[in-house]
Amino acid sequence: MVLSEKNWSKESETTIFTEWKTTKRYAFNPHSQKRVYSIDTPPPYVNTPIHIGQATTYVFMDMFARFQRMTGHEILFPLGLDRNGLPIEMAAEKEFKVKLTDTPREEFIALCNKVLEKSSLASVESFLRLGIGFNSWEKNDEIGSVYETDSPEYRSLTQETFIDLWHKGLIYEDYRTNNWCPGCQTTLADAEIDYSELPSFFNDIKFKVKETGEEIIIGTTRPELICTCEMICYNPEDERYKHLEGKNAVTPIFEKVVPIKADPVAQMDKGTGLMMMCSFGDVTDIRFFRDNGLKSTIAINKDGTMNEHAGFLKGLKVKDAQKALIVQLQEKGLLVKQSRIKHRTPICERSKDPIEFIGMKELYLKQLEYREEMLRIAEQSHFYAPESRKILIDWINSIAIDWPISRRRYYATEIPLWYCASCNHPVVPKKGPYYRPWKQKCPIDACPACGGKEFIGEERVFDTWFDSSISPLYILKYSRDDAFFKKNSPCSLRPQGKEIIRTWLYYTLLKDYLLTEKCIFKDVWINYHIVDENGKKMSKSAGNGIDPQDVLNRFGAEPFRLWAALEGNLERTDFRCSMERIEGAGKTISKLWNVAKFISMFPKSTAASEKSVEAHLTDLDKWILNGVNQLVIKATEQYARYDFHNPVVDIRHFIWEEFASQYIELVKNRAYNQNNEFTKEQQDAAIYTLNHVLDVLLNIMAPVLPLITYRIYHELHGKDIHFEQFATPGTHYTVNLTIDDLSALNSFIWKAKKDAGKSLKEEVTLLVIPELFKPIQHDIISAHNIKKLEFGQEKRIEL
RNA sequence: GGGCUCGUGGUUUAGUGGUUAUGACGUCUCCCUUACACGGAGAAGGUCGCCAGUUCGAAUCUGGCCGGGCCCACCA
Repeated sequence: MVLSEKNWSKESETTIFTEWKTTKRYAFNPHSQKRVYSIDTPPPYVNTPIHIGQATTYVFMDMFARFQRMTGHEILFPLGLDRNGLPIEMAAEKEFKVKLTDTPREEFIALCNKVLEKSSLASVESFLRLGIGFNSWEKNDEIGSVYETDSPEYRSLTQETFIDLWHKGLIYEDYRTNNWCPGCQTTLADAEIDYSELPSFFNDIKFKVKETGEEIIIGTTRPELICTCEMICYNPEDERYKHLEGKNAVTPIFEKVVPIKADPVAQMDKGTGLMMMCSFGDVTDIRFFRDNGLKSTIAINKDGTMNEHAGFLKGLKVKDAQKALIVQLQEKGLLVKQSRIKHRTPICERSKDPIEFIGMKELYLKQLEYREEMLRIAEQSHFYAPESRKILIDWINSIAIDWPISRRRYYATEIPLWYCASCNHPVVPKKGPYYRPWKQKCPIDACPACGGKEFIGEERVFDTWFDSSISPLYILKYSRDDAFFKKNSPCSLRPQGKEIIRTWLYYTLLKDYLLTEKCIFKDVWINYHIVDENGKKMSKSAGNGIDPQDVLNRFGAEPFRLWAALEGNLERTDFRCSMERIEGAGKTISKLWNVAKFISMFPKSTAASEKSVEAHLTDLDKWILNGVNQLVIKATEQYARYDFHNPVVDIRHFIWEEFASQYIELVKNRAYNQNNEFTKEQQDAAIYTLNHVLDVLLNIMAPVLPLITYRIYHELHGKDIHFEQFATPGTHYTVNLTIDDLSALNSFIWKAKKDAGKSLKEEVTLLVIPELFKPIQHDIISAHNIKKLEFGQEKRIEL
């Protein structure tokens, strides 16, 4: 049957992905006997359309899924949608011009729900149009269906994991200095902090030595924190200050007496070499204060203003307090010098506000004491690329505090805790339901500690990563279908960006290890980024973003998918996204269609089977069959390692340069056999070879180009190529011909005709070629219209 | 400051010790030859970031430097 359409176009794609969706083609079959291959997809946020980077990585995941299906696996490939957390809350604040801190909780959650309702399903539609074969496009209870991270089902599992960890004694509450974002009004984990070079002032300030009255100069960027200064340090090697050992200093303005000590924490070449130790600090300051038995003073309130410890600065915002103090110092002649510097400042990864360090009670999940285990777990997953593992290992080694998991926000999973009203004893409910303690009565009747009947519900919620880190457990039905979880754990693949290794990957490995004592992922595929044509990060502000919908509208999915495979190795480098290059990939799609259309004129059914045909295969046929075998071998090996780039580059080259330009050109006349120049057997051999090579090409390209290969294969064979077995290499023949021999010969003849100003179909009076070509002389004579052919050392042509 | 990574014709990419460096996109010339003008034939274009070393021989190994990216860090 000849292919029905003249051209393949992007419009051809629509009927195919629509059919897949309506017939639930890729639904997960829980009764399948096949081994399950599961992909823990990264849920995109629903309130913004998907980014070109997500489009690309999901295309890769789809290639992985389709390849694994063809190698005999049942595929678990669900779509998750992230609806928890700050992005939703920030969208609500922006859209309804409210502040979380000024809005009643119930009301604020209602606004978040409005944002979520309005959030278009643009991202889901993009995935559909990209040809992604998710198990399902519907939300329901079936395995592999679409899930939302704010659903009662998901949130209850999050809470359940908390309850388990609580009972294992891994969760505790502590009053500590915390990373606090004044903008988001919440505590942050170290993993949520970015750093930015912000302009600030370096102030050289006079302190006095109590015993001698000597003036010493200390440099600082945070003068407003002098009120919390508990110690002055200098480096033990620093000759300039050795005489200060054992003495005390008097802080300016606040007149507090603090000890002076030698400590390697102070670097000689930094500032004046003297350093004031204040309890504003980060993790290391906490450690320093603890090691030196110092009492830390918190001088900054949650709202970013100074408190009573700051004396006359009380009530001022940090920035204003800083200015006010500087004015005071200047008036008293205590400010020696002020210089403008760029200071690396910790900022909130989401709101970009500078982080303050303030004290409050938070819940922590123990992780410090599991660092060795986590390093071991990190070795148990296979990383693609292997180098990416180091990012995880470095992070594990750098962890300095336990994971603060509580947040003071609203649209997130509630922490399932109540506190006894009379003795404050914390009460954890039973696993199972979805709890909302801030608006719900405690399900426990009496306090186990004091028998009290009144409880106060916990108001805090979980860090988003506490939710996100259970995604593989959720999709594998952890605690919902134990037999299924046991059989299909670990999850086959975690695909994700390298920038969230320290968050999503680490927290998932940690939490799932603490819960199950196992490594949850067999493979981890880490991807780099899609950047703009100039290698710059795409961003809204720079206006250099590329919308996947634009790409789909202009070219359709297949050129984009082929581009993704051809562009490079996303495990190792960023891709520069260029419309021109995506368009270029479209040429190969057309070429494949045209090759298929040509071959479809010679249906295999009229030719004999491989066995009967084998005796009549010419060296030319054997050469191309060998070529396609090589592709099968390489694709089988490399696809399994998540490398589509190298095989697909070879396949494209093969299609254009070997199959279309050399083989088809030479064999065309034999396939037509219009003047019966060839025997029926010789013709059948050509038709068999053409069809076989096409079938194999379609098969090995099916994961990459699911739509066009599906269409061609369905028209030719009436079957779904995606449920066929992945190709296996056929017979290897011994042939002396190489691609170079053939293209050199063809070029030689074509060029001779061209140089003589003659048409390519013009006849050749005499052609002398090496003996090597003797086995395929018949095809050569016919293809080039040769009147007389001779064999000799030197190639020669007469027209 | 440390770590990782990258630096190959206009753009992009492969190659990780061996004769004239791979392919793609783009460019130029000619050609509508019955699968394809999203095509065909031909051509131009690279001192493989810089410097030194190892070697008979380096884009490929070693060291240093320069530049880009990412990550980390107790620069107060």
